[in-house]
Amino acid sequence: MEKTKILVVDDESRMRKLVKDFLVRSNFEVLEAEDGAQALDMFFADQSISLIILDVMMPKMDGWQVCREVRAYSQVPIIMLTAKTNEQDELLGFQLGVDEYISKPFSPKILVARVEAVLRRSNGNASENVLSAGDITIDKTAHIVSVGDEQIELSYKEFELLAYFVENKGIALSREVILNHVWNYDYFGDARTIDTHVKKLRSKMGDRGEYIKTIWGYGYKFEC
Amino acid sequence: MEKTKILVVDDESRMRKLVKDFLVRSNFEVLEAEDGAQALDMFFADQSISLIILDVMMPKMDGWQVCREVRAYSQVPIIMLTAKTNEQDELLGFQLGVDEYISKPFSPKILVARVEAVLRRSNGNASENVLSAGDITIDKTAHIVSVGDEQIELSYKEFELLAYFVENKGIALSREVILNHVWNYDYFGDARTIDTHVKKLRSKMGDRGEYIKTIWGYGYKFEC
DNA sequence: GTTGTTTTTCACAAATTAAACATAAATGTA
DNA sequence: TACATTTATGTTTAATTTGTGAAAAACAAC
Repeated sequence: MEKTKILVVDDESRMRKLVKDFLVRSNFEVLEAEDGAQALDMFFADQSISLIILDVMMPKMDGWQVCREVRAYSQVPIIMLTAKTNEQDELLGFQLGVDEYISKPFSPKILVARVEAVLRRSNGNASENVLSAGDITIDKTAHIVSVGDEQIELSYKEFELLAYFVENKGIALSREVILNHVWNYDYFGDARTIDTHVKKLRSKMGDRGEYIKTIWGYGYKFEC
Repeated sequence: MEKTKILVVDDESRMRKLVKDFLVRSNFEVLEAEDGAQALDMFFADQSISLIILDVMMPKMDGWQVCREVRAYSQVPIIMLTAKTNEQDELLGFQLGVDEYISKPFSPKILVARVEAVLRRSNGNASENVLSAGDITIDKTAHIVSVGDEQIELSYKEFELLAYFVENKGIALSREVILNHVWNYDYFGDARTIDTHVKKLRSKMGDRGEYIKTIWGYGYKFEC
């Protein structure tokens, strides 16, 4: 497998070298940039960069600015290197879409651990936003469901219910469990409301309505 | 099976005790920490902790910070206890990788339900819920029974009964015992109803129906 | 407010299962 | 073998659960 590419941006070459060493030892590929402008050039030139580590304090263009520019075009994970973290900075950072902070000085272990954590998170979430089962595709971000090449219109609850079914395909789900997940835990209504939604889902899904199977005396199960 | 270990972090001992009581009653093992530092120590010392429940408001190190530190190394599920959830908090929390929120005050039912939901999610539903005996396989999660390569359709009670037999293979089960386990303790019907279900099971299982053996004057036994 | 949509509830028919029953078959015992 | 007891089985009945259409309620948009 390809090594994961990380762009390290810092004006001090000593710091760049340090970070690079740690990361290379953990089997990452590292690119270096010594200022914001160069970083942006490199990032937009190389589509395969998976993570950016950004020093906050840099002459000319500081880390926040670089972050802002990157975020205008990309959701690539960003880790900020800060001298000391104060709340003000963090708030700003999270608004800009910073994924993680590391305050200097840091241990190699912390650096690598956070890098891996951020990468894990970003990989995981991306794929979790599109669910599929057979020829059914559910885009949770866009709130769109496709059956075959047809797109179908679902209401909010119907969408949530179908997404829950697909997330748990092959698993028998009792009405109670369904209620607790798709509705709120403090919902005290009738469990039969599930039946009504299942009915609508089945009819909107046409042939594929059969995928929602009844488990008599228990609940439902989604299975292609 | 080992009990699932949960770390509860809250500076108020009253709240810790409350949460612990609910969880212990639901058969979890609970560790307590009264501040963030202690929590981190305990978490990194004990690799078998399956879930962390974190109060947001704590002196010294708050819940967010604890969360951040844990997430730097681990993907363990985290549930946050909040006084009241505002959007700002949630946004921050989800960026930090919080799995679930519970706002105070909460009911025991809600607490336990969310804990179980989060654990189920994190296990990827890869739970060990498959029983087998000879070439009979019972997937309790999917509610599917296979005999050889054939899948057979069982009603709810039949399924429960067969699962009970297989869970107790080789053991002679009296009608009374069977009634108490597969039916409810408050069932006052005729014990002969078991016979009817055994009859249907045997016929649906074909050859393997013989595995359900009659113990004359007592009950039944499952044996390959 | 009014209108339109979504969600929930309700009522009843249809489907399915569980339980009861009656009788035949099997088992154990004297 | 004969008899009492227990189990197997086919059938019937009762109970439960689900599907569905329509009405009511809740919610949003205008």
